[in-house]
Amino acid sequence: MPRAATTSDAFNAVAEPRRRDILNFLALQERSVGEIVDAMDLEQPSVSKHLRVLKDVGLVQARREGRRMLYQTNAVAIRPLYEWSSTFERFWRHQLLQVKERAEGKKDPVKVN
Amino acid sequence: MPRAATTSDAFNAVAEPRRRDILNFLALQERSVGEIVDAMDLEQPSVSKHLRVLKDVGLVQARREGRRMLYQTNAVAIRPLYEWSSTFERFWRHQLLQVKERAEGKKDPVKVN
DNA sequence: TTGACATATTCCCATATAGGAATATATTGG
DNA sequence: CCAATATATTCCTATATGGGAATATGTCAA
Repeated sequence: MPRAATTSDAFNAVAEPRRRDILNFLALQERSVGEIVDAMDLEQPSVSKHLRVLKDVGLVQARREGRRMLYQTNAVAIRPLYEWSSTFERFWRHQLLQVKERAEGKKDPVKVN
Repeated sequence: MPRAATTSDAFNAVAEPRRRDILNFLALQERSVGEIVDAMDLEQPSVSKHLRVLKDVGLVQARREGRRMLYQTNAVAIRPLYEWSSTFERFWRHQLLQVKERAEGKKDPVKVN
């Protein structure tokens, strides 16, 4: 079995860093493909292909305005990622607290090197 | 250029749902490979391979205890995902608010169907 | 209609998968 | 040392990829 398609869900779609860049860019403001091409350092066909993937999983919305297509990030579609990752928040809090306590020598006397 | 390796970063590593399941499972408690195999519905070699990927990107830590290997989620490594996704929080908040307002007919009178 | 502009799709290819099967490595008890 | 247990690795294959190049589609202005 090969890897799941990039279009299978948001997790797979955002694994590609360029697509995350595009989502960042399109969150602030609706943009045309040409503007995305200028902002990122990518060829137009590459941008169109990335947009296709993002659109397939609902991470962007598109609308036509004359000859141009305007894209915009659909932020709600990123929520599953946020939800999943935030379940680990209490664990890393705990972890970082332990590191801090160790650094302050709460339990063990500091081992000076 | 092919897709980036699953071991290239946390984003690529957690794109695979089984690996997310494993991380969930190992966040609560340190577990042996055998215990993971029993909990998930996967063959032992598959589990070992997933653990290899997770270890390569620092998402789990391993230690040996006798013949067994005990794995544990390294929650801090999930933070980049959380950080990135949370930058979109204000956008989806805004988005959901608009939906709510529209439903309540704040601006437009409700179109009754 | 035609030409220019904007975007999307197709074809190409090297590459990394995930799982299955088989096997290798490591550790312990006796 | 050997057998048993636990885990890791290797080999296999079908498949989806991302970028490059070329081309197709769509839309407007005149």
